[in-house]
Amino acid sequence: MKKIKLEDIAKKIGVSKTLVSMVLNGLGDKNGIKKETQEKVMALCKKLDYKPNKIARSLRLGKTNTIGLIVADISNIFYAKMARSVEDYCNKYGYNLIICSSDEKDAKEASIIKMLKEKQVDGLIISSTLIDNTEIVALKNEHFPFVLVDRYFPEVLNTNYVVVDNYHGAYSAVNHLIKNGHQTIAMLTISPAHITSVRDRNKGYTDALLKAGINNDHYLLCQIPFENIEQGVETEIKKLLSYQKKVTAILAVNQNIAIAAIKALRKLNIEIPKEISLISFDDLPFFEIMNPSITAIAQPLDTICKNAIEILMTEINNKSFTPEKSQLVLPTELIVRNSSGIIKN
Amino acid sequence: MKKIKLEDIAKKIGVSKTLVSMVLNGLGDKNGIKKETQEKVMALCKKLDYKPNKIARSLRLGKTNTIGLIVADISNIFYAKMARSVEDYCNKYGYNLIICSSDEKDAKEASIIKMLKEKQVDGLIISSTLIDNTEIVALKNEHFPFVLVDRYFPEVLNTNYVVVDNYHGAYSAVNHLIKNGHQTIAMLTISPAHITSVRDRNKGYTDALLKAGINNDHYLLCQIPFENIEQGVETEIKKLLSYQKKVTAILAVNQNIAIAAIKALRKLNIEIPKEISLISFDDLPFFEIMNPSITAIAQPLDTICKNAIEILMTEINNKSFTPEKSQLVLPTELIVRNSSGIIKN
DNA sequence: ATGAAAGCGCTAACAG
DNA sequence: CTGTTAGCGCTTTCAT
Repeated sequence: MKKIKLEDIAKKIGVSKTLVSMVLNGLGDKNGIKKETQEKVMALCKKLDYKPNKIARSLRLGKTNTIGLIVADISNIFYAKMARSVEDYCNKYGYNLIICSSDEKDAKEASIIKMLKEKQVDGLIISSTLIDNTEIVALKNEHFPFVLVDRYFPEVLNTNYVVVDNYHGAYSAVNHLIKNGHQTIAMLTISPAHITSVRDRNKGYTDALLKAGINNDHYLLCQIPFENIEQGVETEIKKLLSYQKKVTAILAVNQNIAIAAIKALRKLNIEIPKEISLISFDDLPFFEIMNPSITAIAQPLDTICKNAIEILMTEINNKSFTPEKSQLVLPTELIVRNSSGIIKN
Repeated sequence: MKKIKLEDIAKKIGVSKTLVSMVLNGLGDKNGIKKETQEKVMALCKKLDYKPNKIARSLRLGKTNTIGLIVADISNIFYAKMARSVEDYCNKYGYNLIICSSDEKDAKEASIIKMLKEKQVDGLIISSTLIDNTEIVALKNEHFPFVLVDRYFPEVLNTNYVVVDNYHGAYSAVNHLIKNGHQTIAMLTISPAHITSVRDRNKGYTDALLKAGINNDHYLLCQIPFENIEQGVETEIKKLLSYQKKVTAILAVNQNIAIAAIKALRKLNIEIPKEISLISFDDLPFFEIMNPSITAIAQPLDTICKNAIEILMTEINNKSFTPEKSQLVLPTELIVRNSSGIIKN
């Protein structure tokens, strides 16, 4: 039972491949093919359950109707949700998704980009981990359609990107803490900090403190190595406990850090928010049902993806090179829950 | 700056496409091509950053080195983790992954399978939602390589599958509750219940009760419609509260139900485990850090995926049809935490 | 109203 | 040691 192809069904009816192809692609009427012939073709295709070989079609057309999504780790809820959203919007345009995890590794990401190009994907959505922007610059120079999400490259001018306002997200969270009476606020952040989202969040944190006239001490911007978050967070929190002033609040740079912080604090028997307040950048369904529920900075993930795909589709379909790129910065939302308490003076 | 192809580099050196192709595929030595020529080829390819067109290669070879993964919803942590694991094992064998979410919809899953076949994927990993097994039977009859995971079709004989022992997972969880003194135990399950994993978990629950001589009342196997879990769980829990006997424990058929239950119980101001105990089928990182931490039945997700891919790869590479299929049933593990309390008589 | 033929970029059998 | 040629399954121009 070998695979049936265009030629087979053409022969059986006694017409040409051309005709069958036209009919199947809805070009029957346009090319003035008899209704009767068209029906015969359709009927036989259905009867034989003919499945066109899209690889052959792709080769001929130079188009795969597939796009690649590159994220740090698809098992991370944030990226899983992103993937789902991207999947749905892609489907809407008749595209499929190849998903790849870079593990925040430069070399891996670079080789993924290369491989996806070889697979002839029509476009790329990238949450890039790259320090070295060569690959991105290369994509740009080749006019390869791509959109950066979540993270972008300020130094590479004129690329499409859709990100959130990380700076103001962190800024407003810290402000919220200050308004609640907190004076000694730590931030648990990630290193290396070349990723724009992390850098902007860090800056939002320090600026909010400066603006409020709070003496900003570098000790309180704690860098956790990416490779060992759990252990790193615990160590940093222990250090914070012996700080000269009592640390009353923590801002976690992302959900992973927040989760590790909750774990560590529980282990050390420190109560949230009684002894210390906590805010997480990135919201999670669980934060709502935890006890206490966790205050978080939420990103409009669906809107990010919707925009990213729309931009990508325009690029893909505008065969003519468009020099103007879309650069979207969306607002975040501070969702106040029970983990960020009020300090009475 | 148009794309460079095999012919271009062949011409520039003054050799044939064949030779270049051989060299690039590591067949240079085998075909006795001069070291010198080989080096020249390699050097030019590198210099021009030549990227072979894998679509052309796929068409020629009848092999895409791509497999499809079909799950209910990739944004669900369980499937996200599965996807990651599958991605890693695929990569190891030089394959890529197209991920599709079926939304537990029969028609959507059927059309995904059809589309992936048209895309010429080399194999399929399916966590199927199908009631109607026609598509699965069709795959089987065509000898299309596929492995069912998480859920299988007992009525379709001789297919590859890798699942867990859902029956004993639920059975042992209920037993644990009974040992802890619980007598009136409810199960929050999902409907429709044609999915094997759900059906087996339900059976494990009822059998454990019967075995313990506990009067099993159908009222306590609560069916939550898949489309509206949050609302459904709340309604069912309210019903349970007015049951003739005091319900002291709940088994949730999966993490989504467990999360909804935690939410509902909190809303109703019912304390876990003081007033009611809770066990979740499927474990989550969050369950460990919640307060109280949640007892759960964990699945060996990585082992499932590892086996599934290995089986799939054997099928794909054994061009000769293998009539013997692999059917793996892996054990679950009950992780006792604080949400399942002891009742004193 | 329909068909012949070329060609997308690659690989492999066969020839020299 | 290397090249010629055919062909994977499809679409499309051009002919009739």
